[in-house]
Amino acid sequence: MSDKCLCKLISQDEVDMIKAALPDTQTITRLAEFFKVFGDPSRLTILHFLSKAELCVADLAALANMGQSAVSHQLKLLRLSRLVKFRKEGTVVYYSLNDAHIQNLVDVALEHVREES
Amino acid sequence: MSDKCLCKLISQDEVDMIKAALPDTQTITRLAEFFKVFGDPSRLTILHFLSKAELCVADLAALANMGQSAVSHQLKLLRLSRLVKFRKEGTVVYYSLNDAHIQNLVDVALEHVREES
DNA sequence: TTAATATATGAACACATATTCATATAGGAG
DNA sequence: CTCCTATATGAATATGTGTTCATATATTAA
Repeated sequence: MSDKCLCKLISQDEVDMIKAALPDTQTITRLAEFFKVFGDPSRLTILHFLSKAELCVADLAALANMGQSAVSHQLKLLRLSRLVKFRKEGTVVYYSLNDAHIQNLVDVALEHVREES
Repeated sequence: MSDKCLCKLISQDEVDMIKAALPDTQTITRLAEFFKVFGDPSRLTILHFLSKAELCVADLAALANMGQSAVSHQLKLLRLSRLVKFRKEGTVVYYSLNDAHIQNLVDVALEHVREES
């Protein structure tokens, strides 16, 4: 919190404007939560598969080389984030992407990552 | 890894295609790392301020209400992620966004978060 | 009813991570 | 040179997180 620095290149007015432009705490928190969901390889893999087809938990586990429990835990998180929806048929639960436009975000980031070296 | 499920709605050919479309492990890992950087409120706040002006560490700390050390640690991470660049002037180090198009990604996500409830 | 299967879930564990504290480094002023 | 300031950094700590294990729940079949 050392604000002894007097090296501000910008005026107090500009400081005020910059501060004012900062989204409120809740919005920033939710934005961080949103990004955090995509910040895990397992979830990205699951989301990739679901972007291609509606899949049940066991098939997702097989495709992603993950344990059933791990997949189930991650699907719960993705459900809470409203990124996936599901449909029950007997004991089988089929998951799919809730919002196709999520794929765009991943694609944009993928391109960004790929163009870096 | 229980793949006893016989409930596949899709053919083996489709399974193979879906598997083939999955980016390689390294790419997925880097994609996850990329998102992870944005998955923290402090870093999002820093990135926001830097999207508005070139700022030194002390000013960033003051604006973001963070300790100097915490800001410095996060800036190191942002540097390693190549999201920010810096310029030294005496003992003062000025940071700025390395790539203005990063802002677009944040804006897209911001809109997504805001339109949800 | 019992048995089998698909999924969900809580606890435990290992690991990652964000902050703080203390200190190191480096540059400018005197 | 010494002192002061700006920043960086390592260690310690607290908290968060992903997986595994065991088990619960639920649906279907026999």
